[in-house]
Amino acid sequence: MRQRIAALVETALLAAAAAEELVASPFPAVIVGTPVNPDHGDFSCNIAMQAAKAERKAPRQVAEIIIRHIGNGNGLLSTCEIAGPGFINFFVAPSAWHQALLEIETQGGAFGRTATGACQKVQVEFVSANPTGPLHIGHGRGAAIGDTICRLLGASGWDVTREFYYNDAGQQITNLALSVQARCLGIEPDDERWPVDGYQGEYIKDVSSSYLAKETVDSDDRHVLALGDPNNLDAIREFAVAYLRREQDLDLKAFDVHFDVFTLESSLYENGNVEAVVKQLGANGHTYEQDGALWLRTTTFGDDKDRVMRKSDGAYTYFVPDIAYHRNKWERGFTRVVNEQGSDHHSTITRVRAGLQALNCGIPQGWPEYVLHQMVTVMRGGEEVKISKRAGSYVTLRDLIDEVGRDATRFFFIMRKPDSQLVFDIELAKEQSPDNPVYYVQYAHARICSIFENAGEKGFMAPLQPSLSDIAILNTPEELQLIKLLAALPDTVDDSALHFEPHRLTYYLTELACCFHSFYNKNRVISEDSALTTARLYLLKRTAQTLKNALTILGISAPERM
RNA sequence: GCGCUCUUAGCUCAGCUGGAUAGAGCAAUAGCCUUCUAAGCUAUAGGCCGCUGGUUCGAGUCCAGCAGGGCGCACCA
Repeated sequence: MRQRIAALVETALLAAAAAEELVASPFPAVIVGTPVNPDHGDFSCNIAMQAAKAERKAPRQVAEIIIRHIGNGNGLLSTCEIAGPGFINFFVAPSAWHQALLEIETQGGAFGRTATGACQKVQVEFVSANPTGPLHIGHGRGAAIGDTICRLLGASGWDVTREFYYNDAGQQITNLALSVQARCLGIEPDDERWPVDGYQGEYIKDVSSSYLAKETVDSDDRHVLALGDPNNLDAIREFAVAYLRREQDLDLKAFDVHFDVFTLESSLYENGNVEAVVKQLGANGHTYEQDGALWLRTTTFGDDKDRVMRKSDGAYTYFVPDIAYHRNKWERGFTRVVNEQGSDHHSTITRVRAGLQALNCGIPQGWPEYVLHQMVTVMRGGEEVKISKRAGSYVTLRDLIDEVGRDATRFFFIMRKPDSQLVFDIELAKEQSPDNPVYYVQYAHARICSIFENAGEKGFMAPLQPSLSDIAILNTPEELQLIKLLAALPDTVDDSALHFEPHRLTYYLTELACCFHSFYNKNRVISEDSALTTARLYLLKRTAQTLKNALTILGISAPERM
């Protein structure tokens, strides 16, 4: 609806320009807002104030011209008035709202989806955890935010590729293999033979016993048979990586998070991408040798100091394959790429972008885009939770899903802006009370389903494709408010996707649930008045559908009974 | 010390790429179940938007400085 209002303004501006009543062209961007105060209409626009100076007219005078060209907006508006210093306030006609309600039914499960992305390709990389242990709570927030951003982008018309990048060959993985080997040989972490920087978690024992038992492991991107030989470090490495990848896959599946592409850091060495990048950076004159190492002059591109590319021991630092990886993304045709990461890795942003600029291969400066999430603190009964038996030092994603459930975990992880810190209160997430926003929203859906069960027993049902006049009796303030909120879903999806901010949709859902509960308490749906009953049933049918569509975009279920 | 980020009601947080009188939930207080799920609703109260300047018709929102919290600052990833 907001977009339709904006379109009305655009058209009016062009008409006014054609009639030579307004001169400035191009006009400032048309921004349509929703006033807090209902007296200011359903929507408002500040374009007259924005354009006033260039037009050399008073804002209210500009507004008057625009309004004249809008008229009643082809029946969309009941009134349209100038207010305050030059706002244009739009009052949408009730019939237009009723029409919008009918369109929700027509669109069905697709209601809320938009064509904004125009099927353009976008790639989202998230989680990207190395296979050295189970996914922890930080990965969990990354998984929830990244996955929801994918769903939001998909819902607003983008062609999304979900990608997971990991390192299966570096020093970390060697430490992993050595740790598993040590466990195979019965060496404990307090033993002096225990490897330096070894992984001490209990899960390493599981890997070693599975390896010794010659088990087979299948992950989403690997199939490995254990040799069982504790002296074969390469075999252990292969197996350990596959084993932990499978564990991560299982955790992610339990979280309903899926990927289209897995990219291995080692593949970038094997296919020559890393060497090619090093060569190109050198050819472009951005590298130099110093202290036995090869450096990249990232300071040319805004970094606060230059970075080592190749250590004196001959190995590349991690960010070289990172640059190669991102060029690879670019070459795959992703002119839009989003990386979701923990904010503790934010220093890589400047480095990767600098490397890409140094390649001088047509990549724009701000590419790729980043979404960084802040830390998560887990609380239980007012106390911070830190220890997990399995991992030794942190709370795993699996622990959380097992205890509070997938829906609540997902909702809690995304209900705050990514760049604000999150307190995850386990007790609250498990609570079945209105304090818990997940239950509050899901309960609204279940409650409506229950009404329909009751209505069915009394012989009522929501009409299929009623006429405008059938639902025109839905004109109390509560009913209209509910309809307006339903109609706002597509705009909310677009906003959330545009800003990579899933929490906007959780706030929308809470507001919608609140609006419904309020309506429910004030009005009886099933009554003697059969025309009103069926009209209200129709409204609730659309409400349930909208709740479900929005929850689905968040990857959260809409239970029919609670 | 440098970089990024955050600071809004007692608590947890929104505030829609600068808009009209700053919102919600919890906690507090007072109410609402013989009636479609009380896992719900209604009402009251609660504010120097960290501080100081600046930009303009207009600032919680943008800019600068200051204070405080978090995260980074490796020839780790």
